[in-house]
Amino acid sequence: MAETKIPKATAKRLPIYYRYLNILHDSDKNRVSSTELSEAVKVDSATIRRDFSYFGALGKRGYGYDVDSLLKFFKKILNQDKLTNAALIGVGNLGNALLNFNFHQNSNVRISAAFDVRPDIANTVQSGVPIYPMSELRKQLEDQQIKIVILTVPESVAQNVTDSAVAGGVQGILNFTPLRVSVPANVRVQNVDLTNELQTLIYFLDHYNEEN
Amino acid sequence: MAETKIPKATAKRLPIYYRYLNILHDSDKNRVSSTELSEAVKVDSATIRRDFSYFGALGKRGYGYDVDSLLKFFKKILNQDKLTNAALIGVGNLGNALLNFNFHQNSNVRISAAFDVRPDIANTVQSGVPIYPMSELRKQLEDQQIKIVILTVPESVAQNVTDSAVAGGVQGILNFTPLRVSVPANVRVQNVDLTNELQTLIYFLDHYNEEN
DNA sequence: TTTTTATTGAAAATTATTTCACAAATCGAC
DNA sequence: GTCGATTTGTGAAATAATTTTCAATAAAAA
Repeated sequence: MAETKIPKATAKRLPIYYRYLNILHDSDKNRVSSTELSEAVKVDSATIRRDFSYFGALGKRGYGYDVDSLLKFFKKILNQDKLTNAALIGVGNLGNALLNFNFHQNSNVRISAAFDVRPDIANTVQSGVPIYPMSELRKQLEDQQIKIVILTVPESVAQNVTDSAVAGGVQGILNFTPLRVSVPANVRVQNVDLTNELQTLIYFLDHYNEEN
Repeated sequence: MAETKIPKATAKRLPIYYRYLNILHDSDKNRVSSTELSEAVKVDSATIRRDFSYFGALGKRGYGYDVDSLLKFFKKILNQDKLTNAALIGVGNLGNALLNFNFHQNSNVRISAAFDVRPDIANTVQSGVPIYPMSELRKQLEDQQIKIVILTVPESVAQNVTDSAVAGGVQGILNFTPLRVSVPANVRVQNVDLTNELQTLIYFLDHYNEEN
């Protein structure tokens, strides 16, 4: 499992490459150089070549990369050739926006179930997604074999909900709460902390000038 | 400008520390060790000590850190002792959720103006925030001296809108669009790419096991 | 007071990531 | 076919970030 462990920094860039390759493909370009890619995705061209090289020699010297085969390759690598179902927990403010966000348009991920405590929305369908009561969380995750959840609950219940999700067999959590949840070592958490991002941006503005 | 340039990795962790210090403060704790912090924020304790030490000797050997003075220090560093106004551009799906999100609860940032093309919502007030038509973007940013914008417009107009915002004097952009926008070197962009985060999570699930 | 325990700060070592720079390969023109 | 222009892939160097280690110091216990 894994083609000799790619650096994490590289892994995080793969979706960016994948996305731009799709754009190139849609506009019928069939070759691309690392320099051209570099400008579009704002990653140094040497870094791009290095990233690609972890997967073998994907390009041709003096020519560049073939868009279609590169696209096909990354599609496979990123598991975008199969549909991945995810559950959304907490249909509030942000949760609702993410239900509508339609990850499926840009990636082969679909929110196939949502959960909320509020009795007035439980057992309804919002944006085409069935909302289950929180009490069914574990059972539904198990039954539907859902391995990924998007966590948009209030911070105060985040750890509890996480524990249930993990008990239900979840392996990955996209965590929008500010709480750094505790999970067993085999579960992966990806934090998206909006307040943090803003504060970091402000810090950089105040303390660094002119790029970098 | 800057206390001898802190590493970027450190800068990104500052808001996490700040947040937990607030929690400690609110629960009337007055000392904390790097080990305790480590468990809460899921950052290795040596990394925490190293991070803090860039700002000088903030703790006491054999004792730990004084919550209040550390909090006060970070509040200053992160500019959280003053109110920062931000503008939100694009009051769609996600934009609306962010308007309601209330950054102000967790940080001293307030969305003080929003912009949208749709004539039916221009010149209304949503969640206490005035919505201006897109045509006024540059002027309002200038008049209100807004330095930070949150970009939640469709990808197709992202570069255009960015250019106007930059023309209006913006220095930092929290970019929720998947487009890597081009900006002059003195403008900082912080990308929040939800599709990316999901794809990265899936990649890690498939290709790495047991943490790391 | 003395001893033990806890805990920081910092140097050094390690690991990770990026960047440079160039030989080798390929293409396209003539 | 040969030449010149491109562009990859990759060692080596540079830079960045994390982790180990431990002396120094503070507080608590004896």
